[in-house]
Amino acid sequence: MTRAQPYDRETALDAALNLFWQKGYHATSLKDLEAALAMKPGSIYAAFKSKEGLYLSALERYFHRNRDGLRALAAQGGSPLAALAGHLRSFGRQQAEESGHRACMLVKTLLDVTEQDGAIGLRARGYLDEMTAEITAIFEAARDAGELPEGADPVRLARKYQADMTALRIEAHRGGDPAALAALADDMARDVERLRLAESG
Amino acid sequence: MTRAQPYDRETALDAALNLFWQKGYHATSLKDLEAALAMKPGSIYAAFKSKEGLYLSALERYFHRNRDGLRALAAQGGSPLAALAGHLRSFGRQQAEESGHRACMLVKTLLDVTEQDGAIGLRARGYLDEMTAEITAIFEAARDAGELPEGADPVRLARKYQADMTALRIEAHRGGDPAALAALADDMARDVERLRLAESG
DNA sequence: ACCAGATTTGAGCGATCACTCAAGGGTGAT
DNA sequence: ATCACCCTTGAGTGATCGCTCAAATCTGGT
Repeated sequence: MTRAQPYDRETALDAALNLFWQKGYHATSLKDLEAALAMKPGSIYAAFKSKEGLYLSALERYFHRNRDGLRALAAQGGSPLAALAGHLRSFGRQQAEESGHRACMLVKTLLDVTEQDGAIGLRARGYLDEMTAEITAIFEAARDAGELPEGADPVRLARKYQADMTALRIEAHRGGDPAALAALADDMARDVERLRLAESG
Repeated sequence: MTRAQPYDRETALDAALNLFWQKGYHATSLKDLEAALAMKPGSIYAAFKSKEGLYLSALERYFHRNRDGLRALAAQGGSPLAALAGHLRSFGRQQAEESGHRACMLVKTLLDVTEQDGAIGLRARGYLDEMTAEITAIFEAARDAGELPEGADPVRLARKYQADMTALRIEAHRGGDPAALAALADDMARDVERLRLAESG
């Protein structure tokens, strides 16, 4: 057998993700990463190939975490629309906790990298598209459950929902009054709930 | 009199703004700026003090441009709500033109810089707050014109509007189907128009 | 024609960047 | 105990970073 690795890949990736999330790709230096991962440059390059490779691996981890969270939301049974609205509200409320007021890592990545050069921007766009698809699936479930009016377009609704979530997280990043953030989340959640109300009109 | 300056300050600032907007603060090097501004490092530092100073000057220019645009929107007479809704729709439509699909520079700046260190992040937050105030003023005009229901809160409405605009511009940056972007803008514009409809209900 | 003074110039500063690789060291098989 | 193997180590690579400053250049006043 090979020698056991003195570092834990998942722990290292989490540390890298946190650092990249805070400082962005360009502003994070290898020195920073060496300290955060407790790894020497040689080890980092052996494990992740390059700074870009490390970023991509961290981003993948972030994406899977978020996608799984969304799937859990969809799988919890009950009304899909209520689940989506509740997700917005709970995000709006959780701002007071920890250091968590940070924008979506995928959006941050999208804005951070140049045009569509490099693999990072393309990957972020791809993940965002996958997230759109996940949300679309939930709206389709809502439609199948009879929660949506006749002409509703799940893809269009998903894009609106994703836009709201993006804006909410940016507002959280911006800081400011927690009550105002909760109010914003409530406004957005109401938009989702109104879809069901419109059904009976 | 002093010698005429071979470079034009506004032209240089526009060039710097474009470059920073495309590449972000950290990814833009002095070499890039020298080429874009057609200025040597010494001149740049004489005129703008530092890379950070240049960024702040360019950001100020961006802010003033956007704020003035918003004020022109408010001053064009007619229904404030209709003006706000139209502004969203026209932004959603203009995506096909030029290389313009870029996120809001203030938001990009906010996500690009670390925590609240440095003057840049603070300045971006300040400008965003000023934009919120401008939008609030328009909603107050709408209220005074009798376009809003009794209990409507102009500040809260402004935050929602700003969040929508932010999300719309990020969606434009993301690229994708122009029709989908227009549809998203239309959804958001409808939210604004619904405020007036609610008045009669 | 000439000077005083402001501005531009661009080579080059130390620091830091992402990254490499020969040497060192711990592990499991024998 | 010894070896082969692979991983880790960290000083060091050339390139580029943001930035400086003495010298060159141009201007308007006389």
